[in-house]
Amino acid sequence: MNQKIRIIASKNSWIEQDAIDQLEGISSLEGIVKVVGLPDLHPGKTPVGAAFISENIIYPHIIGNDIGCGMSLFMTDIKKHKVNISRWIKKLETFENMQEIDIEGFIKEDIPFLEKIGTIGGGNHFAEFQQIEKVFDEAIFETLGINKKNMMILVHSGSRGYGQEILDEVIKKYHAQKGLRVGSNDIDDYLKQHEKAVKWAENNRKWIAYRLLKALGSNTDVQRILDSTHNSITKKHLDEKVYYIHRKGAAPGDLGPVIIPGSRGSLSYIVMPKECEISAYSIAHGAGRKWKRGGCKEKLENKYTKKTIKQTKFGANVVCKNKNLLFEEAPEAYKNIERVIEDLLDANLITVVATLKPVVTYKG
DNA sequence: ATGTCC
Repeated sequence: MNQKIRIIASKNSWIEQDAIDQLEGISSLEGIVKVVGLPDLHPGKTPVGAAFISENIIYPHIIGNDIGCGMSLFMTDIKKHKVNISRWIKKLETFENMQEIDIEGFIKEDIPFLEKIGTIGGGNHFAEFQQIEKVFDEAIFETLGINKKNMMILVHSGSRGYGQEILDEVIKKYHAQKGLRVGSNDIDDYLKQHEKAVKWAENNRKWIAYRLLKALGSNTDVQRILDSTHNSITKKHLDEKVYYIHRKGAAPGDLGPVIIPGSRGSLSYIVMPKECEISAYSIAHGAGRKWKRGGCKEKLENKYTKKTIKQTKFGANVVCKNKNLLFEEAPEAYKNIERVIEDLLDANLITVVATLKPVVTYKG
């Protein structure tokens, strides 16, 4: 493996050779100076669970269509002991479409893909009601402003069709697979669009939480506790030079606390990253897929009934109308989040602040 | 990942 590449994972973490080959491919692109595979690394169109540092050039295709995808953790004002879970599940199951939930007082001018605002999307995107399970670092936890008695909502979503449109355009216009060079109009144009998609996605995560709460007939005032983007390109100034960090399924390691979820059958971890060069200033964004989407249903359909596939560890439930997706996103299809967290701890990249357990997972 | 592809 070439000198630019570093994979942060213990021998116990199973990493597919395909993903390593993909890292090699990207390491040979012009201007790429460092490639990091995080413990949740797995193959995709481009490798997922990875960070890439470049100089004088950026590659939009590395981060792909879902520009700005990330995680937001919100605190509701709902006390967890007051929640009637089965009533919530019924309510979430009964509306046909999230979009039938109105967004009141929403300023609708000048927003691209307005019809997609407040929608989750497919794939691994979700919104999950959670509660604090355990606090490991009281001092850092204090600074987050979380009341442990309150129900939390974790939202994982991105820029929907907007990021896709931006990627399609930049590839058509500038043949962007060859990269966009610093000093050209191309790069400025793309980064401006990219920034808008990052903001759109961040904003959208709040509207998803709003819609869910409104669907449940609860107070829609939420407090954003955490937000991190795991698909983006950001400038980094180091030694008086400008570098670009491409994160594809990698959370920032230099912007404060981050939430790392596992599958719907596992805990989520609030961690405090330690800013460091060895990981390209990045940390894992989740558990990472273990199985390809195709074949999940065949592997699991004999193990579960229509009812039990929706039940998960910790007594939680998933609400998901898409049957294939229910299997594709099953806990078995994901790597072990505890292993990922262990690997980040072993590499001295994080401090664990707290864990959250799932209560209800809602899929778009 | 995508009102995607089969």
